[in-house]
Amino acid sequence: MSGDVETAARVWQGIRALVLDAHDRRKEVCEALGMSFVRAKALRRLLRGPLTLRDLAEHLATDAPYTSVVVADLERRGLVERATHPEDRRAKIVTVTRAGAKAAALAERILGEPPAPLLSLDPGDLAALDRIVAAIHRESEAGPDGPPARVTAGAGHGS
Amino acid sequence: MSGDVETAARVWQGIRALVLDAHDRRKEVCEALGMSFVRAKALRRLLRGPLTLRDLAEHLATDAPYTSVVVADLERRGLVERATHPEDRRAKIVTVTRAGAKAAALAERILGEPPAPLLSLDPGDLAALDRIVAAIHRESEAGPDGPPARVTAGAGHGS
DNA sequence: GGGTAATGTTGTGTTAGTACAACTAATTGA
DNA sequence: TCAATTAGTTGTACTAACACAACATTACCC
Repeated sequence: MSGDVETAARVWQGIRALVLDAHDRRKEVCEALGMSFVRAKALRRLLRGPLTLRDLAEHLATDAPYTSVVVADLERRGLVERATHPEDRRAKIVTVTRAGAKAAALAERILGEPPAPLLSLDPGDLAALDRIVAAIHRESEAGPDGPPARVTAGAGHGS
Repeated sequence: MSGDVETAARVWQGIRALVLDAHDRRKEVCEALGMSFVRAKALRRLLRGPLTLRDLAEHLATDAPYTSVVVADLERRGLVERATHPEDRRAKIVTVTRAGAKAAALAERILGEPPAPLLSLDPGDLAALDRIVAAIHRESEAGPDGPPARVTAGAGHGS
């Protein structure tokens, strides 16, 4: 049903090495923003739109209490704001402030800066890579063997 | 000299998402080995061959004291052994034991398991990916604009 | 309305990850 | 041989990253 496993493994390892060993910019981000990585991650996520604390927690793969601490810290720095959810006063909606958006954008810029070898790649190869990576993500969504398995149920929190 | 920057950025982001968001297995590894991730990382590195503490520290991007702690812990678990370097009795050479190799291999297996979308990729695309990723790594080594800049010197502590 | 569940918040505690200083042991070069 | 250097070890300290329990609010269902 597809290419061989060995090749896939080699590719995967190569990709992982690229992201994790050769061009890991996480430390750089923490230094630039003056905050721990989870905080930066939260901020970056919020750049895409406000979230309730609960959803943010899920995205960060932690529990609510810790998320609360993280958000409180970000709020103290003036990077996010907490507002009561209009339809459920138990919930809070966390939004980035102007300053927060700026910080998050900086983080994105640092993390998103493609590594040199990618930039100097042969244009044809780059285009192929672009197409293939997109295809992989598409497959991810569509589900390869076990289909969708959408979590969408009540409060969808898609990738 | 190459493809356009925008495409490179998109590709990079796609790749990062793949490794960091969709298929991050680090937690899984920690649980499987019952140890923190640095320890697992050290173990995996040692699987490729013994290192002095100093070199291991450099690879882990930490200082000697912390590396010493990590190695001590691994030794306590019977996963590595410390032996005096035959040509420099100040130095210690750290080697994985049989059990350590087994644990490291397990970690490799977990981390190396290619994600489903890669496995079900079109064979042609997979082959192309294989070739391109290899090319990127080759470029990394050869250096794109600024060449090697080998750290090899005396006490360099690259990265 | 009252019990139950969900959302946050606070507080408490643990582990990991690091840095730094101080110390020992071995090496090297003058 | 003695001073300076280098590898590793130990101990101290601090921050980050969580987990968990306890609590206050608010919502929801009978």
